Amino acid sequence: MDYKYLSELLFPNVTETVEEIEAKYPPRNLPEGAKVTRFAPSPTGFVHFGGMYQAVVDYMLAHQSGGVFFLRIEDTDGKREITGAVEALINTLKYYGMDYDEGMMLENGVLVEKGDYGPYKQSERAGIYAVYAKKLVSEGKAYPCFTTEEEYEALQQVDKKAEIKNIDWHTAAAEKRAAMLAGREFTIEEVKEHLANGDPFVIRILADGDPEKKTKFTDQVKGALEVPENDEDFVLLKSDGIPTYHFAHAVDDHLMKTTHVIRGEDWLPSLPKHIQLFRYLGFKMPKYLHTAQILKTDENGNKKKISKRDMGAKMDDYTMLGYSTNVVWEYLLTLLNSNFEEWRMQNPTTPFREFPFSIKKMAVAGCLFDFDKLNDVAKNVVCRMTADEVYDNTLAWAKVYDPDFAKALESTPEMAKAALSIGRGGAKPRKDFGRWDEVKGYMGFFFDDYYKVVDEIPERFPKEDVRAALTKYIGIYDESDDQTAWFDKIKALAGELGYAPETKLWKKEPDRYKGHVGDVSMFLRIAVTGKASSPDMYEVMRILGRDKVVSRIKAYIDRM
RNA sequence: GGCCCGUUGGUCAAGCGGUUAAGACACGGCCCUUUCACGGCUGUAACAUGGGUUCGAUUCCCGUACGGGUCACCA
Repeated sequence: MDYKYLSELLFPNVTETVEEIEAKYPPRNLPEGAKVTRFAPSPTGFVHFGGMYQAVVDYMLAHQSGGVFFLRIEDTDGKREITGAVEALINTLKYYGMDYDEGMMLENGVLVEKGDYGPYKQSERAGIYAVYAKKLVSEGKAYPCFTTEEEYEALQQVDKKAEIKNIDWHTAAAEKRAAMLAGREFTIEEVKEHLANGDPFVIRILADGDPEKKTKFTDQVKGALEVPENDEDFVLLKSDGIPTYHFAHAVDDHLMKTTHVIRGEDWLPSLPKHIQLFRYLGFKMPKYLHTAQILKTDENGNKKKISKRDMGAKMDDYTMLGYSTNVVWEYLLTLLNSNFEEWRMQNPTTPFREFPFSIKKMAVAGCLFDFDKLNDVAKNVVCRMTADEVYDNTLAWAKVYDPDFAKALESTPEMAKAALSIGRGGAKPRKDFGRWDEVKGYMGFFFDDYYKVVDEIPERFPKEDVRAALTKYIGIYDESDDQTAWFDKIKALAGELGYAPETKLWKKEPDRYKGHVGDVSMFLRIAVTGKASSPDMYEVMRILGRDKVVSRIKAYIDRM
């Protein structure tokens, strides 16, 4: 068959040559060892946690090698197009500080492209793919297929979700394969006729592999792999002229000079297709990092790929839940590089972006998403923030998710910040919360609107003792006391009431006392904060100020 | 079902032929402590399984089991 003629029939409007296109994408001028990576999501309307996981690798690898990290939008599926999805995606990346050097960006709310290797949106690259498809057809490596999607589907009526369908799988696969092979047989005349009728067609690769034969492949994270050769005439160009992922991947990453492809290991099964494509096209393959999957436990106790319905699947979930973007980054880093936690302990204040990321330390096996661990990371990250940072973040979160609390925070910012400063900044900072939604529970009592007596003084303490302690305290409270003087007064007060001024004394002779200074402190704590636990009372009272302290105590006494 | 990948405590995970098999999270106990939050100490708990190779296997090879992924004109 005259393949050259066939390619002209199929692509009469394609006049550009591969050489002309290649000339537009010269080698990148980068230092030795620089890595070129890309985040290539399909615009589904949100960024998936697994996507962010990979983006972190893209980011670290490119930036730490003096390379380039670019964003390419893989919008080749018209059916799944969602308006505004690209903008949403870019905004999420921006929010997370996932900075990239090239690709689709947003400037004043308008989509723009930056970089010399674009377009960075696959739907705008149709003309480029056509040139390469035409070349493959002209070389007899690809061919048109006029069998419709529906006809193939009819051959493969298999419920993939069902458990045991082995017979169906065999017969369906066999029938489909036979039909596909039959599709390879055609004459120029038939093609002409279809074309004259305006019949839609796809371009399929003419697979030459033998699946019984394995080829060796080295993945950067998985190591040595054995993959079968590809014998499937998969689709290169869909009937609308838009490429499938496989074809776009080969053409784009070749032209854009990607050196390292980071993608989920669910792509591993289609690696044979990519190997074949790169060979047919004469492209040098990039290095691949197939990352382990993040799993969750389903209701049956089985591990499953985290899906978009699961909490934590969308990056927006973390915002809603009140996690700082830094928290998510650090959690991702702990999953990604097994030595990150160790590094963090040794470098508690170094920005995570300076962590020396290593491909060698990447996990091979999938891991379960663990909210416990996330929360721990969160506490450790948040406790290192300044009070101002905590205030700003909490306020930003509350404005969206707890407007009333936001108003409270804004009403007296100095008090809020002072409250958030307690136990902060030292070598061993308090770790009371890791999420912004926890702040209200921790220090909400500072605001009169949120002050509420929720804990009770145990019945075993006589009411008259409580009343006496509180009343007398009002008389002795002096704002100018330092912490020692302040607590000495409480000790004295305790003694006066028959409570041990030192806990140790009480422990030695519990029968001699009605209680101890800690109990008296508890009376005060519950009266002033409404809760049995709080940060340091001396600090709390100082921040609240005498008037508020006294009025709360008086109100408490009145309610008794 | 075919193919591919994986399997160290409940979770994450060091280990890369000889170790008392790290550490973190979670959980229990103790200490510190006016509560809480820290911090310190400590405890429970693991190499899926059967064969090899080897003087010696958690580590290397093969099988088995289990788990996951994938099998589209979706990515």
